[in-house]
Amino acid sequence: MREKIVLIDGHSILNRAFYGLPDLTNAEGLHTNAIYGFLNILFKILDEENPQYLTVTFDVHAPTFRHEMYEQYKGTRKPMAEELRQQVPVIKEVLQAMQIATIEQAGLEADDLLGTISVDCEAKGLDVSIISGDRDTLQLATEHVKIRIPKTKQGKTEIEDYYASDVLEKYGVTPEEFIDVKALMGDTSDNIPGVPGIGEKTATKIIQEYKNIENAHEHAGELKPPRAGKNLAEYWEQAKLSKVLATINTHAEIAFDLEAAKHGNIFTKEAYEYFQRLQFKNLLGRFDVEASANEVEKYFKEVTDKKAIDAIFEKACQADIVGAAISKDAGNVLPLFSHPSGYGRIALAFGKEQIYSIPCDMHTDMEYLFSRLSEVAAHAGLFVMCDIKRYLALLPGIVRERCFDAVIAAYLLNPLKNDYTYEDIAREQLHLMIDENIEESTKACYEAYTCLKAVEPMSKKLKNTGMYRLFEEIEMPLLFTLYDMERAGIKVEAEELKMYGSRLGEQIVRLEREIYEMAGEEFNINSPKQLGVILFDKLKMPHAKKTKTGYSTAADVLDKLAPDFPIVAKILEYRQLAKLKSTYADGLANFIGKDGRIHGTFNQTITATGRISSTEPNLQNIPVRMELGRLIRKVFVPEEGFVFVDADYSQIELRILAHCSGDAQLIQAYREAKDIHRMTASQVFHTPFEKVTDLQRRNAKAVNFGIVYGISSFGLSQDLSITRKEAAKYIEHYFETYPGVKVFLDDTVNQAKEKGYVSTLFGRRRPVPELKSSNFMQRSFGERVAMNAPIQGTAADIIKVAMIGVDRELKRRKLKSRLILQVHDELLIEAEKGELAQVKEILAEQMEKAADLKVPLIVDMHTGQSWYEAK
DNA sequence: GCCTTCACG
DNA sequence: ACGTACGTGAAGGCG
Repeated sequence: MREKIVLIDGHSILNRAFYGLPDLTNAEGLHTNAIYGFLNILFKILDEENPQYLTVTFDVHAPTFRHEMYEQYKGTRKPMAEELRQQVPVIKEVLQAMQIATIEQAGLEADDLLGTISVDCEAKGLDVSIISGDRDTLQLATEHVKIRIPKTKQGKTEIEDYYASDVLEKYGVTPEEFIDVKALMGDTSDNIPGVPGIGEKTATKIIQEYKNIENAHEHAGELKPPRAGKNLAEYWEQAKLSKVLATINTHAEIAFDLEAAKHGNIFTKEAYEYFQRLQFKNLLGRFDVEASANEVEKYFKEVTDKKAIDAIFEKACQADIVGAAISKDAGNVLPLFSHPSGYGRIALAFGKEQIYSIPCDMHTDMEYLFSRLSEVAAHAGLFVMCDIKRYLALLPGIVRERCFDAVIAAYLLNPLKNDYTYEDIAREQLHLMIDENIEESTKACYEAYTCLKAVEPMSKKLKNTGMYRLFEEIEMPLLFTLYDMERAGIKVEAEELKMYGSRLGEQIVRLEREIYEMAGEEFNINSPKQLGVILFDKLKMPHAKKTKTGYSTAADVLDKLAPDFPIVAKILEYRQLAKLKSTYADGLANFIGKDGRIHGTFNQTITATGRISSTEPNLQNIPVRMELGRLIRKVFVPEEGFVFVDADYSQIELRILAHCSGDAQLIQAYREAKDIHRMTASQVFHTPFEKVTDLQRRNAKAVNFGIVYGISSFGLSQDLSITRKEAAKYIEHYFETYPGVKVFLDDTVNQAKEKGYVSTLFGRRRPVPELKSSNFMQRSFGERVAMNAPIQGTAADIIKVAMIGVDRELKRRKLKSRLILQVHDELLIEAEKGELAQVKEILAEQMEKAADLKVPLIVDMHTGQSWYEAK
């Protein structure tokens, strides 16, 4: 059995991984996609090959001989993207930690290293596998040297293998001849000029016949097509240069030590720590977890004895901190004992050696476990869980002053993540890796233990980042308010909703027929692809925009076509109705509960800015702008004897901008209760306040919005259908009018670039890793985010404070009225009719005093017998 | 599962 | 030159 060496072309594989994978970033803001992709390929290769030797080659960033020759001749290479560059030293460290040999030598390209080592090792009787993304290396293939080229296809890595015979089969030439083919055809990515007018096809034919360029040159007169021969003669010097450039040096002077390349244990403790830091969760599974077998597991106990269980609860009640978890699986419990909630087990941890998992069974039903756990929550010094809101109905003993939600804390520490699992929290806060393949009982123990132990590091981090008060005084209390809102729900007239839906249905059928008639055929109007074919191919309409996949048929494109093509107007109408029916009429009907109310979910750990989001259904995007859609709000009604009070902040984001920027003009305008859009129009368009036209005011309003979004002339020009130049002029005039705003926005972006994050007035942070990007688009996005997040986030903070205040005051006065919805700058209260005056007073007071700004916070309020009326 | 579109602030 | 407004969630189409 021959021994084997695997040689990896480090830069080439990194490069491939970098461009083949979406951008990934770890908690430190370090880009990791290239490293991740590299390691995936590495592991795949090692699994397949199981080699005795392994070496990774790297280029050194000094100019190399072969390229120096060319760069004198023509230009230089593109610089490496910053996101990739920063990953190069890291992968080298990671490889070192994995005890994998690397080699780099000034003056030599990776290809030359690969070639030289490959020839050397083959001579020593080894099999060689070269892993590279670069087809150049195909010239190195022999009977014992295999070139392996990884390809990313639909997320999966497939590897193409080439021995010498495979090169011949696929390219029609031997590996050696492959050099000459390349010399003729050239390679722009490798800066090989080649011969003009000769591409892959011609080059291959010529070399198949004449074997090398020298011979072909001698027979230049006979080449086909004649033009190729003529060019080869004319560009002979360039062809010779290209051959030199294309030839990999297989006899370079290098210090390669085969013994040092011996492949040993790569799963070292150091490597493990790197993988943790880089947050490569699924790669961590490859490490022998038994070895590091989280010592804590030996204290996990599953308890079923009733007396023992009771003793545990007693002790937990006395503890300073208790971590708890509730899980679905109850092990072998009979269905007879299962709980309507679906839960079958609890776990609790209150000391290093007190970690218990308790399933329900015939002696101990779930009801009992919940009630005892609830007692623990009521008595323990601090009760810690993940996603407390989810369990509040089961654990009424939880007290808001003495509980800690680890998920909410994790969200504040990094609001950019998609989810906040206890596994992530354990890894990030406790450096504890949890195997995915463990029993439910063990899992529950881990979760409870994580909750117990993560409190300290998380509290410390929240304090260090200035977010502890935000956590304790806003986010934690808010969870209880959101829970009450969800439980209250909102009453919906099911019959009315159904009728609204069928009316839409009739109209949709009518429009469908008309559209098919006008198009001359039937097609799926809901398919942008089919619609694009009809409009732009069949009916030859001018196509203004394209998406990645084809023509854009978005509303703003169709709007421009509608005046000229009647069918487009019909399609827009169809779209509007189809949306109303599917998402709202039919969609909402599915969520009406047995009590005639919709109980949606308010999510507290989703948005990057601190806003709340609403799902199942989304009650924050019920139509309002168009009358037809707005009618849906008539089915949202208060209960008998109640009335809706809807209160919304007037221009809260612009007021926050006024406060934060300290701009004198803007502040004065708000203090004097001026019409801000009219005033902006007057200044930006140099028109007396009284003479501002409606159009001017509309445009000024768009500018004001744009400022909050992180203004760009392009964005504004799109919104207003004006040229970029005009938009730029508006912006310039805006900044002349409100110079404080300009200074504020510039400062905010600069500080964000320095610190890597922006903050709200209440201390909430949003990291902005995009600002470090070398990509113009990404960086610009980062700048807009830096301008927008403090404003949107502060508004989110303020209304959260108001919600807590309103909720607290309603309860303190023991009113029947209750808060039921939040729509970012708006609160909806279902008010008992006799309490109306009090409710209005509470709303106004709590909302207005939620923050003390340099400008007043103004609240508009309406009442009505439906959401339609109250808005 | 991703893309496109569209509803809201 | 790059090709965008900020923040969300749901539905339908398509591979």
